[in-house]
Parts: sequence; structure tokens; C-alpha cells
Amino acid sequence: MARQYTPTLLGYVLLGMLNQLPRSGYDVRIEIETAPVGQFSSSPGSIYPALQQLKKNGFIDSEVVHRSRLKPREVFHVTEKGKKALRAWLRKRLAVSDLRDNLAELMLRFRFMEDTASNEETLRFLADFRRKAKTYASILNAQTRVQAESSPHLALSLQREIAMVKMHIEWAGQAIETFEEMKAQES
Amino acid sequence: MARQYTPTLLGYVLLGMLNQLPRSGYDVRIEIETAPVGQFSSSPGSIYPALQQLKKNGFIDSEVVHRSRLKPREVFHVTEKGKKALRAWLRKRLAVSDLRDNLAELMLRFRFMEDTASNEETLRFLADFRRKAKTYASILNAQTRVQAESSPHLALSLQREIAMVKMHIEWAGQAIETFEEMKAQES
DNA sequence: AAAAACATGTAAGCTGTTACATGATTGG
DNA sequence: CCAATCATGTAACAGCTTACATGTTTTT
Repeated sequence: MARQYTPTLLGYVLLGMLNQLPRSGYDVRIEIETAPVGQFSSSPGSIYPALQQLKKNGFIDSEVVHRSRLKPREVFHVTEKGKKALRAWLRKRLAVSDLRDNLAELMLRFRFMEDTASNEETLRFLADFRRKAKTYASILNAQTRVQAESSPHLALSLQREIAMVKMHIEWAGQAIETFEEMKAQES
Repeated sequence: MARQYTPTLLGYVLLGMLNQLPRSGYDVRIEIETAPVGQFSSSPGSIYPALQQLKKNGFIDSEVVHRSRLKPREVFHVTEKGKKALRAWLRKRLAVSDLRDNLAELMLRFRFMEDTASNEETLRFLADFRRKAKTYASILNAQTRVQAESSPHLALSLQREIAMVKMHIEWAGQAIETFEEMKAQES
């Protein structure tokens, strides 16, 4: 049995995009180029192999479409297996270190929740996010006390990091409010 | 003539660290592991080849040291060529898109300026940083007006991005103050 | 005597990048 | 008919990761 494959970040992004709307590789490239979803290259050498990989592993499937009379396009859509993988990615619990190292990925996850996750699930994500951010904030504050007076460069770097986490705690608070209101209106 | 090699981000970080203090590969690994400078792997397969590459291209050199009686260590130091490359990296002008895609690198540059750059140079960097951040902020504000009412996910993502840039503008302001005071005290 | 820490490396593999290559269709 | 756009791909390479491999010195 071939050992299991897990998509890369780019793979999940493609999964997320195709889950919004089935598309051709070309369409995906255009969107990544114009509405930068992350800092991914939109070059063919980047996108096409990634799509092939996803297809080979059964996360997406494709059908060839002759739209009017243009050259036939290969339109990809997410399979059940792909949807399952996407949902699992979106639901993954956060680590405190993600706040420092994987912010971009967390934000991508948040954005793709729009098409797959319930408001309840989004709220769970945001609550987890805020909690982990608070933990990280206290770690950083402890560091400030320890290093006390170091170089201005180091001190300012730490200050920036702290300001960053604080901002994210506030942001999460606002976001939670937004989604709680939406939940209230549902019932 | 071999086409010229430019260090990768990891390469510059190693250059910066060795510029602070000559070290062995092992010492570098330990520091990257314990005081995370970025999200680099501290594994030997990551660090040693990177050092070899820098050495091969004349950015660093090494001497074998028998410290007391431990196994001989290979201690690396930055050459003139390496220092020149490091300074060039630190001085590189910023692009607006760096604020979105390369924040981590910019902050690494700021930190390594401590050992190489004058306060004047640091101030130039910060001024450039703040200016580019303001440009980016106005771009984001324009986007807000355009998309107006979209999904809460997208709207909140954009809000977060804006809060982030604002925070960085303020941070740069503080940092500029700090370094201007230092400059004043110099004279 | 064994375990932990010191110290350095190699090999295989995956991703993603740039550059190259191809061909169809549409607009001027 | 020529250029631009549509559309898909391959090849070569760089960089990093994990896992493997090896041996020494110090501590227990």
C-alpha cells in the first residue's frame, strides 16, 4: 500500500478554490495571479503539476469541456475524498507556534471556511485562534521581562511581535462578534 | 565564468549570525533551535549544506579549532565578500509587496542591522518601511471601498490586513523616535 | 559501562521555480 | 496575416526536509 499523501499548502489552496467553483488550470492561474491568495507562483510549472498530483491521488477529478469553440479545457472539481481532506484541514486544531510561523495558512483556512464550514465551526476556529493568541501573548510578555534591557533592535522586534498578537486578539474578538450575530439571526 | 550566486534567506541569516559572532555549525544549529530566528529547520541536513555553500562561494571561511579537548570544531567567520553581501542585503530597497509577502525577511534584516548598520542607515530603512506601509494601507483602503459588502470572511480578512499595516506604521513611528533619540545623544 | 551531549556529515525525496515548448483561437 | 490571448504542458534545477550514518567526549 502506497503511504498516504497529504496535500501541500498550495494543494489545499487549489482544493479550496475548486471547491468554491470548478475551474480549469488556466483559470486557477489567472486568479492566483490577479487576486493573490497567498504568495504562490501562478506559473504553469507550479499549478499544473500540483493539479496533476491532486488528481493522481483522487482529491480532484476533471472533465474535458469544449466551451463554445475554444480549445478544450480541462475543468477540475473536488471529489468526496477531496472535500473530506479540505474539511479536515479547516478543522485542524491550532498550535501556539502557528501564530508565529503559520499566520498566512491560518488566514487562508479562515477564508476557505466560507464555502465549507458552518458559522458554528468558524466560531470554534476563532475561539481557538484567540485563545492561542493569548497564550502566545503571555509568553512574549514573559520574554520582555527576562531580557529587560537589550539592544533597541531586539527590544523593538519583540514590541512589534507583541503589538501583532494584541492586534490579532482584538481582531478575533470582532470576528467572533460578527459570527455570533449571524448565528443569532439564523434562529 | 560561473554565473553569480546570491545567498538564500537562510544563507543571509547564517551570514548575519556569523557576523555577530563566529561559530561552528553545531552552535548555529543550537541557536536556531532554541532562539528561533525564523522558521528554519535546525537539522544538520539543513545547516551544514548551507554553510558549505556559503564557504564554497567565499562568503564565509573556517578554521578548525581544538577547544580544550573536545572533538575539533569547524568555526566559521564572515569574509570581506560576505560582509559586503550582508550589507547589500540589509540596504536593499523595499517593495510595497514586501509588506504583504516578506515581512519576516524585513524583520530579520532589521535585527541584523544591529551589528552592521549605523543608526542613520537603520533610520533610512525604517523611513522606507513606513512609507511603503502607508502606500499599502491606501491600496487596501481602496479595496475596501470597491468590494464594499462581500462575505464576512472576506471582509474580516481585509480588515485584519488593514489593522496589520496600521500597526506596522505605528511601530515604525516608535522605532524611528527611538533611533532619532539615540542619534541625538551621539552628538 | 552506558547514556547523553558534542559534532559533522550524506542520501533520497518532495516542492516549487524559471525557462522552454507547443499549439489553437480571436481581434485588429 | 500577425499579435495577443487562451490553454497546457515538460525539463532542469535549487532548496529544504527527513532520515540515516558516524564517531568522540563527558557524565552518570
